[in-house]
Amino acid sequence: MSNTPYANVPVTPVSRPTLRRLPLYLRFLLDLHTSGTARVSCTVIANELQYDPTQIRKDLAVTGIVGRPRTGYDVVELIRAIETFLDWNRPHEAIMVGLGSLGRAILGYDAFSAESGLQIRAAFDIDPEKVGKRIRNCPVYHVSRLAEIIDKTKAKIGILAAPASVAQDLANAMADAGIRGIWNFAPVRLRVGQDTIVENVLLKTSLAVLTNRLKEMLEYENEEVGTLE
Amino acid sequence: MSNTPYANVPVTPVSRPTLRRLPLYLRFLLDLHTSGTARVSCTVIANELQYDPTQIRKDLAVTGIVGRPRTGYDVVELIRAIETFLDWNRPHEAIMVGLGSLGRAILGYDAFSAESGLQIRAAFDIDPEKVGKRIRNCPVYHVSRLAEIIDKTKAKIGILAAPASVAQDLANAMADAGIRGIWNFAPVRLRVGQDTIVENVLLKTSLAVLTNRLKEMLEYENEEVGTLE
DNA sequence: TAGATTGTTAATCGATTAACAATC
DNA sequence: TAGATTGTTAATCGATTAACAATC
Repeated sequence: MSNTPYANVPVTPVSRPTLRRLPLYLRFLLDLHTSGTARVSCTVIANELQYDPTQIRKDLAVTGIVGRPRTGYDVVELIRAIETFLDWNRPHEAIMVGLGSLGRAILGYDAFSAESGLQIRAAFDIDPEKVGKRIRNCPVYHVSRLAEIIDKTKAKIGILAAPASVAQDLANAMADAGIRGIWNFAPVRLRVGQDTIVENVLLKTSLAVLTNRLKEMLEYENEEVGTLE
Repeated sequence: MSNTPYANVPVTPVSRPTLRRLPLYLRFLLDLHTSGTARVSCTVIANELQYDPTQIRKDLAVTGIVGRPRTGYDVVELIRAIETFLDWNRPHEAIMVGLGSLGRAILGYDAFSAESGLQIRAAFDIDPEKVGKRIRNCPVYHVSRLAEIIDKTKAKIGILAAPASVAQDLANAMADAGIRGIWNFAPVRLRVGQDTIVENVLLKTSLAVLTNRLKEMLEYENEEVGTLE
């Protein structure tokens, strides 16, 4: 039922790299708009963000925007096209599971709601110190009430910032209760059904790239110094 | 001087995808070790993490580990190999710039120091409410003292969690003061010199993937329902 | 008109997956 | 020995970059 080859809907989703670049374009375009610029070409965006102009043209094409040779794209139109494509121009009811330091930070990071429409309506934890309170103006419930509250809030997005050891169980519970998209901050690959989407934010993984590259660079420099002596 | 083709050092760095997977393997291996398992094969890791076994073999090879046909790899040896390769078995002096909600969260997220050796020695902001205090046991200085304190702490890693509008200037100041690796949480592509490494954590970018895919999925379901009527 | 820029097709590049000999 | 698994080379896949006709 879910993957018929006959559907008149794009079978191949837009590539992750493209989706990841769109918010960067959007930010630059918003800055341009603020500074009163009405039109913009791929060359200008490419120079600013250090990408290939062709790539930007292809990325923008997925939003359905049409540009004009010689003058480029209308900035306002382009902003609207990207926001619509990302579904950032309407509220997204969401819940948050796990209120460690990371969870609380996400809860307090206003930019998500302001720019992407993310509305975190409820948070969950097992710590009796937290349950029943409001943290950053968001009510905190015991995890046992997950299904009930998800149903009540009609949330479709669940943010998972619980310890790795319980992440899979919580993901199952969230999916059972009607969550369709999980924004996962736990360092675990979640196993979910076909009708649930998982997007991982792996902070340690990013740190790994930094520390390894830094090590390589510093080792290389030391070897060079050694060679020169 | 910095990129001679004659250097006996790998010219091509290990690919980002590989580096990003290594921490996931590491976490699973640590769990295995805790549960008393001595040896592991790529097949087992692949099943657990839902990757291709060949990919895991190639990824592990970059660490220099050697396995044995039929029995696989020694778990302890493999853990040590990955940690050494990522440079996670020694302390990394670091500083933190920007103490908004995101900055404070990173400061309070113990897992980085415990598992990767990240040691945040000082934090910087411009808010007089914060400067001079200690936040999460870390002294907070005014940004004007960046060079002085970086010099004193010998920090090589700088975490950038300041607003986008000032991120580039702060990155320049960090690089000038001796920071070689910038872990960037600001939604901006930083321009840095050849001897500085930037690793970006783009949270909004990740949210974009989730909201777009979710929209596509829900639209698709609605169309199907429509078709069935 | 002349020339910059779009939209699109073709070529390249890099990463993943498949195939298979070597080996414990 | 027999068979599972490693290490490595070849094939495939997907994303980026180059080339170029269409167009405002």
